Amino acid sequence: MKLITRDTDYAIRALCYLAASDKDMVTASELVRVLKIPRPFLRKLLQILNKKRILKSYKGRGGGFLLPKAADKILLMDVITAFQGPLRLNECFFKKKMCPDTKVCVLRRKIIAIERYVFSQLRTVTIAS
Amino acid sequence: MKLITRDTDYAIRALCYLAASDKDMVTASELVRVLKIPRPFLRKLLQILNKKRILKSYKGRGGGFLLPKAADKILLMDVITAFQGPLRLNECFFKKKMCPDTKVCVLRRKIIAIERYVFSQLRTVTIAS
DNA sequence: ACAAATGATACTAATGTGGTATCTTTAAAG
DNA sequence: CTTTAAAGATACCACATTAGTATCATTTGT
Repeated sequence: MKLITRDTDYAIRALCYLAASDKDMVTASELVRVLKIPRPFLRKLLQILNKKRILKSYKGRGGGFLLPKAADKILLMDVITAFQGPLRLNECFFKKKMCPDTKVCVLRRKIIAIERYVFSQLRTVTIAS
Repeated sequence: MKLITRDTDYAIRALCYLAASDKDMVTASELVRVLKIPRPFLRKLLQILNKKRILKSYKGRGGGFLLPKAADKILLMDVITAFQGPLRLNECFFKKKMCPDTKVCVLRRKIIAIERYVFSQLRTVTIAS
C-alpha cells in the first residue's frame, strides 16, 4: 500500500524545482520539460496547488508559477493532504459498541498516539530538503 | 485517505471476538451474527487469515475458527500487511536522479525514520486490547 | 448418507487513481 | 487592438483497487 500517491510525488518534485530555480517565475512548460510529467496532468496538479495556496500562479503571457513563501515553510504534510485528503488510520474499530468505558479503548488510544506522532513528524519535513 | 481498509477492520473485529470468546471454536455463522458483516465477505477474510496462519480453521461439522496463539502475540501489523500488503511511504521521490550524494537525501532519511517508528509502534499493538 | 462446517474460485459493482481533451480567461508584446 | 503565450475550468476516460457476491467442492461428525 502506498502512503504517498503519484499526485503528491509529482507535486513535491515540482515544488522542489520551483524552490531550486533562480528565476522566480517558472512556466508549466518548463516543468513538463525537466520533470517529464505528462503536461495536462501536471497542469491539473499545479492548479490544485494554486487553489490550496501552496504555490501562486500568474496568468497571461510571461506568467507561470512561483512559491509564495520560503521553501522551509512549505510542509510535506500540506502537500499530502492537498491531494490525498486528511489521512486517518481509522475510525473506531468497534463504533463505540464493544468499547469498555473503563479502559476507554486502549487500542484506540495507542493508534491515536501513533497517528499524532506521524503527523508531528511529517510537519517537520519541508520542501527545503 | 484511509490507512486501514475495511478488510483489516473487519478482520480485527473478528479476531477480537475470537480472543474474547470462552468457547475456543467459533463458526463463521456466529461471527456473521454478532459482527453483522456480510457473510461471503467475512468468509473470504477468514480464509485469508487462515492462509496467513493468523488463525486456524477446522473443516467439517463442528468445525470453525480459533486463535492459534495468545491474543497478545498477534500483531496488528501482521493483520494490516495480510490485507494491505507491506505499506511503504514511497520510493525515492527523485528516483536517484537529483539526489545529491553528499547529503544522501535528507528527505528520504527522514521519511524512512518516520516509517520505522510507525512500524515499531504498530508492532506493539496486539489483539489483546 | 446427510448435514454442517470451511476451501477454492470466479464474478460484479463501486470507488479511486492516473491521465486526456477542450474550451475559456488573462495579460504582455507588437 | 489583435495576436499569442501563458494559466483556469471542466468534463471525460482507462485502469486498478476495494468491497462484496455467488457457486461449487471438500471435509467431518452424527
